[in-house]
Amino acid sequence: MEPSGHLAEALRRAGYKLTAPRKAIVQVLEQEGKHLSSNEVLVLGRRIYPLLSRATVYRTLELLTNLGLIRPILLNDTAQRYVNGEGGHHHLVCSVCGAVFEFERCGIDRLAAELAERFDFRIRSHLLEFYGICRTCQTHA
Amino acid sequence: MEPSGHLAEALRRAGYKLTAPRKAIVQVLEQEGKHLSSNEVLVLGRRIYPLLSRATVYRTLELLTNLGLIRPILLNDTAQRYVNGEGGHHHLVCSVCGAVFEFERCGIDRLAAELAERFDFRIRSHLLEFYGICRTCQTHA
DNA sequence: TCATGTATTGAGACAATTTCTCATTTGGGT
DNA sequence: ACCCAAATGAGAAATTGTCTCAATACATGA
Repeated sequence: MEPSGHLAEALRRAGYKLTAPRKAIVQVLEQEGKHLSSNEVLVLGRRIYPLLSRATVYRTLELLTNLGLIRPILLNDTAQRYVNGEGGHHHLVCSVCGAVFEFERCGIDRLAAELAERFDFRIRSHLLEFYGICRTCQTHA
Repeated sequence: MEPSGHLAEALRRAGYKLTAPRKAIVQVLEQEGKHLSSNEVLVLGRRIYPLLSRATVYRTLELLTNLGLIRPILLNDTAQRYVNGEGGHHHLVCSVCGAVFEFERCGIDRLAAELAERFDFRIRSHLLEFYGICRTCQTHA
């Protein structure tokens, strides 16, 4: 997800204690890359710190979200998922089968700058999703 | 949400039965505009068709989603919400307080066309969200 | 190094949301 | 009007998220 230690360091710098549960959660987020649900974070985190509780996972994910380090995302699941809070995420999502295709390069930097100014908003990341029907589901219809 | 009768007509055309529960749900979606959760659809729908069951709401929302007529969206809630399946939705979301600002005009039509061709994907709608810190939360920090 | 105060945690109850099952009903073509 | 597959309601069950509170552990200063 990010250079190792990045999240832990940011937590510490923001004045939060670097506890064992938090280290485990942060390590999972940094290692496992993408689109983790809170339950996945719990399960993976318990491999590192077996006592890890569900509540702490939710608490820490909320904390990291408020700090802008991760952000929630909806991904054809009912479960909340989280991705890196910086930079962009670009998806094509099939509304029939739920398949997700990713792409790079969206060219909205100019728009971002304009909005940041207009709304006096400090932009950290963006999500651009196109919703529609994938090739496979088009032919099966 | 759309010209009246639009959703009902689309259901019928797709070969689904136009039952009383479905009529109620569809009427709610068309009247109430934006960001309805499944529970809101249930409550409002029961004003029209009191027997309406929770399961049917979920089933119908999934059906409409698969047809591309509505799409799920994440909106600082834990509940799934649904919006019109066509066109674009553009938000600035504050990661601290959850405030959502909307804006029009995103200028990504060209990108959409390019991706549709590249992935052979039939695009029906898009979501563009910027994530960051709003003016108020910047000053409170 | 150690004691201290506070932030943090775990456990589990609780609440909200979503899914599933199955007997019953109903829309719409014949 | 009849028929039957599609659709429904009711409620159980599963999943996801929230809350409380006593116990614990981090980080600071001595």
